Amino acid sequence: MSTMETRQRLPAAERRESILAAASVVFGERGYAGATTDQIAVAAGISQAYVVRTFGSKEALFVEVAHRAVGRIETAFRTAIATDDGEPVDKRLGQAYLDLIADRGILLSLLHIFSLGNDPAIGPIGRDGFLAIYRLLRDEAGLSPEDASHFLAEGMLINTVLALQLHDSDDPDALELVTNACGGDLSRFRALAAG
Amino acid sequence: MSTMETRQRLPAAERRESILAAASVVFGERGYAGATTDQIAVAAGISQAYVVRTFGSKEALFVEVAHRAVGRIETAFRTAIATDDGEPVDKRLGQAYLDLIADRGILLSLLHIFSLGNDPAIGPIGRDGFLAIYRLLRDEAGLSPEDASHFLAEGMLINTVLALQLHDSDDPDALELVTNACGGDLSRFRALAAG
DNA sequence: GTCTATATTTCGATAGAC
DNA sequence: GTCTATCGAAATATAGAC
Repeated sequence: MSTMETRQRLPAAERRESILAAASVVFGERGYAGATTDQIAVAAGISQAYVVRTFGSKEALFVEVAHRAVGRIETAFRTAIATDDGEPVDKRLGQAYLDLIADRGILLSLLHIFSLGNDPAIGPIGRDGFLAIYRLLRDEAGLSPEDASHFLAEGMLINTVLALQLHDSDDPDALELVTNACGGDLSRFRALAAG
Repeated sequence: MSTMETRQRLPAAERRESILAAASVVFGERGYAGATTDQIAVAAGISQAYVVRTFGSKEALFVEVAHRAVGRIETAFRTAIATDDGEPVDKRLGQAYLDLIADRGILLSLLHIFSLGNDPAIGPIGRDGFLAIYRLLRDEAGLSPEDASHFLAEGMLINTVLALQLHDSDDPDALELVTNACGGDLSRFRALAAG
């Protein structure tokens, strides 16, 4: 008998999705260069060779992950704009953003994209994506340039304190800072950090 | 005759500094995992083996670079607080920050540190450094927790747009965003991007 | 203080079977 | 659709000469 359980045979589209999900987590934790295709393969429950074969190269896989992450923000914001529950737009947008980056893979992948602005393959994705989101805030949500900029600034601080895992610190100053940055309800992030 | 020019023999302390300066640039451009000790060696004008020998390991070198980057912010802020020229503190602090991260190596090294919060060696440096800066703003500069948080948020947006090199874009929306994020004088950043 | 040479490890990618 | 096996290319670190 084989010591390895029988693998599940999936349609190509589904397999792609499962690899992308695993890759988002691993790229997030380690960064683009620091992550290995083998770590992604283990996380996805398949062989290293199959990861590479499915996307052609590690870089192509990261590019896809990056596009997805940016796309998810755009989708979340458009939904928040369309769903008028009486709250002001910026409140709704902020809530939508917090909900989205409670997914640590997305949060960290975004940070890595931002810090690779010089990379010929990844830089343009970050620039185009960030600008698209800025325009969305200004033109679709109707924020003034100043308010859009202010909203983005708050978002970048949220990214930083969560990436640093300050929401997991027992330092009272850390709690004060994270509360001011993210608003009162931190439970969703604490819960995630435990897992 | 040798094709290689005679290397300059430097005191250990000076050589350390020159390696740290080169490492800040290379780590910034490529990230911790993406940078190689050989690239740093070339930038510093010495051999790869000597880089490793001087700091013991690539990780130890990055840890040193990270500590320096955080330390430079603290020093710049303390100087700005002490140097009262009639401008309000937050104005002086903002100006000091812009002056500092016109050094792209520092800027990008900081971003990489933030995005490696999970790393056992680098995570604590980022957390401790960020908290130290928060306390400095609140306790030494006298900002309220809300103002300190707001100041940090603006800083994180500045980091992002500069890392993405949006200050180098010819898109009018990019210009609008960068101007709102960084204030009017963008010339210092444009000049750097050309070099 | 600094180099050359190299041992060792690791990783991305390819080939080919099933 | 997925795996095993393996090649070849870096990259870190060490050894030892000068």
